[in-house]
Amino acid sequence: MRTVPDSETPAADGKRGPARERPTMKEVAALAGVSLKTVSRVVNEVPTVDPALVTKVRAAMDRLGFRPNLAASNLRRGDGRTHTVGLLVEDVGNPFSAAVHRAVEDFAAQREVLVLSSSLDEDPERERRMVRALVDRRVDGLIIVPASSDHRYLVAEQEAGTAVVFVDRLPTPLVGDAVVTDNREASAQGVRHLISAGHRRIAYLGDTESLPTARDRYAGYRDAIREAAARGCVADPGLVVQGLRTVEAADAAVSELLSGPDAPTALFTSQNLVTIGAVQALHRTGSQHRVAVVGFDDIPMAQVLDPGVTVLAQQASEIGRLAAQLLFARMAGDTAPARAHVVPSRLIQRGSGEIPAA
Amino acid sequence: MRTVPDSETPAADGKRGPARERPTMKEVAALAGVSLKTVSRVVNEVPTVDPALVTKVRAAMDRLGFRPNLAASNLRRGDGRTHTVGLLVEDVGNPFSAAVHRAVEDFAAQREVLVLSSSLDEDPERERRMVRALVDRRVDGLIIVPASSDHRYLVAEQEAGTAVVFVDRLPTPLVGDAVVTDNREASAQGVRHLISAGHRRIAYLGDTESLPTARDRYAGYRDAIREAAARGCVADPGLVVQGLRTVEAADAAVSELLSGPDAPTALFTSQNLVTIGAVQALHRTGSQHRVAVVGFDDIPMAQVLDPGVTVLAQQASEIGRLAAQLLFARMAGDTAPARAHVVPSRLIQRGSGEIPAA
DNA sequence: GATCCGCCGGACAACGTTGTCTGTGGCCGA
DNA sequence: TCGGCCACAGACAACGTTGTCCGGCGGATC
Repeated sequence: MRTVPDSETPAADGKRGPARERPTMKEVAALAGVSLKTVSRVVNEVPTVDPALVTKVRAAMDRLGFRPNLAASNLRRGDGRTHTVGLLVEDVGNPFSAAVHRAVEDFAAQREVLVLSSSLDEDPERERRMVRALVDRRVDGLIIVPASSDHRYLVAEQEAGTAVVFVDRLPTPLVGDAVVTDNREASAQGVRHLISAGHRRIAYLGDTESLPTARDRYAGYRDAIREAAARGCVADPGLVVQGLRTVEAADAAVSELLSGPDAPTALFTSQNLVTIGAVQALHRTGSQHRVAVVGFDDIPMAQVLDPGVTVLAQQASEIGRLAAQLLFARMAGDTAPARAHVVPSRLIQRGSGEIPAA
Repeated sequence: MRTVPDSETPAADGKRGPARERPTMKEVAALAGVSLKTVSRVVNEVPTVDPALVTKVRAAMDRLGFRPNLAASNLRRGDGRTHTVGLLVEDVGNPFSAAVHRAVEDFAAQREVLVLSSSLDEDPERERRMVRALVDRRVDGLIIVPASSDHRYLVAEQEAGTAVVFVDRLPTPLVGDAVVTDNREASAQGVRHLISAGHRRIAYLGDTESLPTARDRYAGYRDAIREAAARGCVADPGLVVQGLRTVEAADAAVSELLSGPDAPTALFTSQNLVTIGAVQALHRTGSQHRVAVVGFDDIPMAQVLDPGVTVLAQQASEIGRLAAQLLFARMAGDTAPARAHVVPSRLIQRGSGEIPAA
């Protein structure tokens, strides 16, 4: 296809292969006129090498474009550290995952460690496949937002020396450190916020009940409602809609709730897509200044909307940072018993949650 | 050193070490009572192995939790493929990067390839450092959203067999395939859209002029204004504000423009943060239904706002997918001359860009 | 029953690198 | 001047895996 350039330098390799191979220490040694081992010493910055030789070797390395093969190095070295960790999230494209990703990356990068990431799309089978792929590459550690519901298969990996930390959901059984949001308590806090603004008919709009986090958030809602029963808060099943997974579904659910006879005066939404759908429905029906909303999860543009959207913001960066910190501690040999770490969410008041009851 | 466990499982290893080491093929072979090579054949699914032995070997692998060491395998194998590619973006946490990331990951995952990603934060030095880190890990290919302005240092890597594809910005000089947005043409299209709604005084709110993409977008703005000069479009320098990098700066700039004497009747914003700031300023001053806006880059919640925000949406997923496709073609040996591929942006009309001139 | 062929398992070397050990040269002190 | 010691280079093996080669065994055919 591409004829051999008969001009200058790499003319001799008349092979049609797309590229010559990477130079090895052997070639560097030959060019520099030293032994292979000396090159190794230069690469590893052993201080006892003759400075003149160091210069010669460095020059040879630059000329050949030599870069050490980390894999071969790890293989030979005792510790077998690849300086790479794995990160399995729901979807690297979604804001929560991306924020966690960034925080993990920052923590790792400071330690010269790179991150191999992958999306699971809530597929348990994919979780196992990706764990295998990462283990095959001998990552030093693994941060997982679980998609599966049985993590015993990871015990073997941990025993084999791969540290594992879970994020956002607890592993079952608890086979490793976990970093989670205070779903139940934060939800209760959000609902109490609405109650303190005078609301008594507060709707709950939630995700699929099969998700543990969704269950916890619903539990928090009920906690707060129950606490305020004496003050007239009603636990009306007609105010609870679950199984919402899209903006459209949430929009429709809110529209229906508001047009009904005993409409709620406030909404608590359990998740960002649901919040967006609810806000959209309120704006479309012109009731955004009349019906209060508090959402779980921050949403983009929340402060630009009118009114601003009051939310319980998960601290995704802090969650990622803490997960990385725990992971690196394990990798460094920490053998303390595994435990769950709870990162509190923050209530951000922007207006929609402070609308008083009529 | 470590005596043969005289009982069954690994109960004998009463060592306090954090973990025993990973089993190797040798240990699997010993447990299964076959040769090391036979285990290798089973792992590689060579068809000529006695089924009875396959079963025995598989059982031994499961019992020990054996997983092949891909690094060692690559080392020995001729091709030296790590089945890993590198992705360097501006920030894995921002929506554009995250969408590109996801698209690349999807393309790679179908081919059993994992993605090592890292954020560059527009730091040229960091770009070089991360490229080195990825090369040291012998990634098969590299997708880069450039932060530096001289990419000749990558030629050596390409010659050494690492495929490279650039995204969002052209490398200088053009040392590899690139996938870019049609910044200039799309901007012109957006401004023409405003002109066709009757606007003649159209402001340009842009990012730092040092960014090539920002320059192209500004050029597109000027193209469209110049075309319409006969129709009375003014190229007023007072309508151009550049160097905006944050929501706050854009908000302030818009507020000032609108309060001036010859205020624009429409805004063209060159980037999502700027668009958000502009929208925020319009809403705060109550002019969102009077002043038209077209923004480059989609913004979240654009359809929830009133009016919806008209934008030129970059097709980040398509850009990522195409970049991955080109990369894998190069990795498979494609030696066609490098060229730039332009992915068109889409004009999404949501209301703010269709407000007629007063 | 003998020969040949084919099929499958095992020994060996090598991928690129580094730890260990040995060997050599130079320098300093007595 | 000589001995000893230290500083540094080089040979060798090994990390975990796989390609190559060879040898042995079983079955089939005459």
